[in-house]
Amino acid sequence: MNLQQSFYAQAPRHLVAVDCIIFGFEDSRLKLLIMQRMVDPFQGSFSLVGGFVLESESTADAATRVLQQVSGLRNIFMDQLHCYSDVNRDSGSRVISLAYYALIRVEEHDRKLAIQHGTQWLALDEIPELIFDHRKMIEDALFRLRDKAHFHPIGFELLPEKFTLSQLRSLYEEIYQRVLDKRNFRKKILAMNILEKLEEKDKTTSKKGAHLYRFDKQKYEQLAQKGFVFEI
Amino acid sequence: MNLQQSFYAQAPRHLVAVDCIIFGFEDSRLKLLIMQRMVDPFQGSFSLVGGFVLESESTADAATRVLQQVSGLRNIFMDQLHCYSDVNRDSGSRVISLAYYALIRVEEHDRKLAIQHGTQWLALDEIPELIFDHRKMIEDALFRLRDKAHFHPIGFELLPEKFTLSQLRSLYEEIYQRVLDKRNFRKKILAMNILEKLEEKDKTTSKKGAHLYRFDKQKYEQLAQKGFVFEI
DNA sequence: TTAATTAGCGTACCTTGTACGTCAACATAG
DNA sequence: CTATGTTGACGTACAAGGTACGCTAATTAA
Repeated sequence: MNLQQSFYAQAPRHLVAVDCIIFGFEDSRLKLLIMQRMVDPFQGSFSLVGGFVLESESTADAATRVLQQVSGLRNIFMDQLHCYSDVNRDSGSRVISLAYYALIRVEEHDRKLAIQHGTQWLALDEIPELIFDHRKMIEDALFRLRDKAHFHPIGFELLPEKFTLSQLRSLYEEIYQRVLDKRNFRKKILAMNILEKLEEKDKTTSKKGAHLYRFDKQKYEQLAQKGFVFEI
Repeated sequence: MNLQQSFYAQAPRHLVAVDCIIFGFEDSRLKLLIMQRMVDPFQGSFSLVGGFVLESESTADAATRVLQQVSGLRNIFMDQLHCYSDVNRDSGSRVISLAYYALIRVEEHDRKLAIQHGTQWLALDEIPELIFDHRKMIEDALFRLRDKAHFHPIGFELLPEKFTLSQLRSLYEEIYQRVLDKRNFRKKILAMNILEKLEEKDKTTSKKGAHLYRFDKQKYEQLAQKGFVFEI
């Protein structure tokens, strides 16, 4: 047991943090929750939302905790992005950071709580200079989001429960940064048979009124088990 | 500066390790470099190759160092897989581990060095019980390898510089665990125009002798810049 | 000489993506 | 009260690419 103790004891110890790239979809724009730091160090600077990993929690636990603190939400879609560990990435100290990206339904989160934490939703082209390598993290997260959204139905995590096909399409247009053909998009997504068409109509954007749909997660998972792959 | 010092000082510190899932391709089989631990703790147990992250290096540096120590090679293809951080994942102490998967040309590595470190190449169905969550790491790495190989020409990292189309095909058959049609595979890969056909023939597997090819990385990168996407 | 094995080329078909035409429903302007 | 604009919704035609599969060539071993 002495051997084992010294084996671990001789190894160096590190500060480990999590940083969260929090995506939202509002006013047909893809947005990020950005924090302006209210206390030192780096007071006034802009950054991602983050925090240190405690001894009693995994990195995913830490990210969940941070996300909950700032949004009030549990059960947020979240995925590990990458570990950033350059020795000098944090100018204050040597910190290893695990980046997580998260998808939030903007209309469900606690706006007051977010403001209390000094955060705001910013569109991609509104994001100011950020501390450390946080800009790089966002770029990486965008690539990952595109990759993931291409073959997995995670876009629905950004939309309200009920949505129109136009909303869904404009979301993907934002994610991929290119226009999609209305008619082909509709054909493709409906052919998958994973949307439930509701009786209700949404009249806010159209004079004619567009049918609302709901993502049928159960049906998707059934199909996925049989080898079906979502692709958009 | 006091504020800043206390900000970092109050945060907990962690042991951070890297574990490497090292893939090789030998005798038409996909194999992994597995270590039998020669010293305590866990002497005799099987595990991945790993080590602690030092204060002066990034996690990628640490993985590169570990890979070099065991294989003698530099410039190994390597990619971050995932961070494993469950509080009790390591039964000896709380250790956060970053897993990297690597692709090695088996015939180029230093066999003696590998044996000195107590490692051996094992096919996927030959791998014994491993310590901690190393089995899970391997499963995740396999999925990632399949994903990555699907759209990126990384298979060549596992083959000798010169290879036959049959070798290439059998590699992908191993990665995907399914048989591929000879004729369609040939058609598809040659149509990409990223292989250089050599005059030499390889007669070891066939009586007729098969042409050797070389992956033209330059040409691939040219095409990739123009929007071409590798897919197999 | 023949059988067996792997290399290598070609064809036919079907699915899927893509471009694009068109009508329907409704609100608002004149 | 008609004309016009906007968004929703359905359909068609063509091209490209994947897939299934037939066939020949070269060589060695029996």
